[in-house]
Amino acid sequence: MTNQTDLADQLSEAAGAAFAALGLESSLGAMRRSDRPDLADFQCNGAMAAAKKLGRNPREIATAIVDALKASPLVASTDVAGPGFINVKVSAAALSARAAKIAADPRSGARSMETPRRVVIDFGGWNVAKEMHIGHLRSTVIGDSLQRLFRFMGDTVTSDVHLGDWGLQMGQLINEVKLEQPDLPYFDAVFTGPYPETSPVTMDDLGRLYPQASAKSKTDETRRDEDRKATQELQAGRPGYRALWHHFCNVTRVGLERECASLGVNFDLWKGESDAEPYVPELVEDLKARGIAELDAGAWIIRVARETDKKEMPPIILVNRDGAIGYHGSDLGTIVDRKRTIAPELSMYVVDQRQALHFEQVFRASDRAGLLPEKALEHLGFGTVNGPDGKPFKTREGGILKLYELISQADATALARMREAELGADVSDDERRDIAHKVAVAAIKFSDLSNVRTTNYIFDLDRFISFEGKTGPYLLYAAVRIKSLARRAEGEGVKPGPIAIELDAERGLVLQLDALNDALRGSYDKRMPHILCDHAYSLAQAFSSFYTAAPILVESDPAKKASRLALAMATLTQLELALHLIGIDTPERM
RNA sequence: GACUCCGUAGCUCAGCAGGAUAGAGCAUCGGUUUCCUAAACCGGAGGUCGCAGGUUCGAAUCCUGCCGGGGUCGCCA
Repeated sequence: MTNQTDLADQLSEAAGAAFAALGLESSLGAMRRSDRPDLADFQCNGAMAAAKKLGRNPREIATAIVDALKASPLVASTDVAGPGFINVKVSAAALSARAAKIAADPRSGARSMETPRRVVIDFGGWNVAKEMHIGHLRSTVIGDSLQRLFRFMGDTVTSDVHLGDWGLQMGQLINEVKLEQPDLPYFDAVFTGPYPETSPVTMDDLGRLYPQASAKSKTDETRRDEDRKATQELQAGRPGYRALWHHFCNVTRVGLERECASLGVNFDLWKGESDAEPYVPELVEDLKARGIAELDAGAWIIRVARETDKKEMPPIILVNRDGAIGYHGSDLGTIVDRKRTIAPELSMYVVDQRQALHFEQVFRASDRAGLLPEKALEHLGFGTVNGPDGKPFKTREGGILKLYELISQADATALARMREAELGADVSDDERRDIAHKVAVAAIKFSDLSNVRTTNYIFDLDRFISFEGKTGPYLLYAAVRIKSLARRAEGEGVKPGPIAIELDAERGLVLQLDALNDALRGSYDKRMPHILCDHAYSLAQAFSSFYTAAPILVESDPAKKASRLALAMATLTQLELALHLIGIDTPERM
């Protein structure tokens, strides 16, 4: 695979050579997309940086660079502006050449990383017995986008759903079921099996029992002690509890798989906290032996505070005073598991920002214990989804909006919109439903992902499933129009040809196509899908302008027709690529 | 209390490894369809970037303080 250079790279090289010729660092020649598109395509601010260092006049240096750049075939015009900005307009020839390369490349001109890494993405956040709701959307959608992006950039990614299936909530549930159905064999300590194959509880039961159990555990100390005991017994292997726990997990997983299928999200591993269990006893013994784990108030802890800390850094609880493994311990066990089975160079945890402290503790402990180094572990926190009042989102009835309810509302809105526009009259019911679902998922994913990952955001259902403006459906619409165009072109026997850039709208489109690498790198380096969302949106906008300004099939000049068709097809490839990387599927029509 | 994130147009948000006139979308006002999907396009109006200092030739962006909001702070996850 050859990595292409984009226009910014090419210009930076030319400007860098000019700086070097003056005896200055070539890195000063870095060119970037202009902040003033009315004045230039690209700009370089290096002359001002150089002038500051050398105590020279920035305009003087800039003028020398500009004189050198004028000779470059890449450059149509260049000048010095203001205090020493170097502005460049790219030549039509350079744009045409770049467009041809992008058009011919299945990766749409995207580079990949030179040294691929083994990467783990942990989606931790879903819990057994909890149905997916609006709050679970973020880790799913962000994590999925990142796994697609990292794979595309060349890394070897292993994604793990990493269910919360091993903590106190399991003991709470076991006791709650026991209260309702005390005669079940799972609670009989002398029962020798076999246990029933069908679950005594449904997902709806779990959804009802879990909040009840949790509330009791919070207020009633006796009950809480019982829950802890049950948790410890479960973890120690009490057969009845294990059997019942398996039912909880299976029942929950069916529901989660349904939502994942609906959203088009896949995982390599459906592991959970419980899968760390086999690694924990050995780890605990080892840490005790090495003095890293210390006994404190009946619990085994690992101190992770440092002298340089500005804030309090509590120790992690490896084993609590009941002998049970909590969240910290199972996360460390999971790190051991991954180190042995995957040996990741980078592990990313896509989990609510509120758990930042927890991950800092675990990462430090991992480092101290000599498991994976702290710098190879990253917590990618995300903000909470709030309602218009700034508090965690609730439905109008005050309840929590379940994910499948959100999806079906969006599906219905999309179907209604199609009917309104009298679209899809010629397609089957099944296809119409499929299209509506794709539009709905695009709306949901795009509105979530286009927010900056780390900040909280306000969830407004109407805006979330609105199909106008900066939304997923806008992007789909642009792609679908190109697909429709392609079908017509094929019917008329029109073929793409050499690309020649003439109109402003064509220039704008090619410059936008060329910006893909910046967006990919930004999104990848910062682990921020919204950068890619912005690129996809800008691309769709640039295409829409082009599509309005430059007639294609009705154009009489066959060369122009072929050139514009080629440009449109190159746009489709890149748009679908960008959409794919944010987890959005494009329908053939809508 | 400590630490942390946030405060940008009427609303929802970008921009923040300093740079030229602070950008989108929605809402609002006006225009575009005998022609490739109007879920579209073109244009107008709308902001002392929370406040006050500081660093700099230059600050929404960096530093300090203050005000306002969210979050976290050992046996829940």
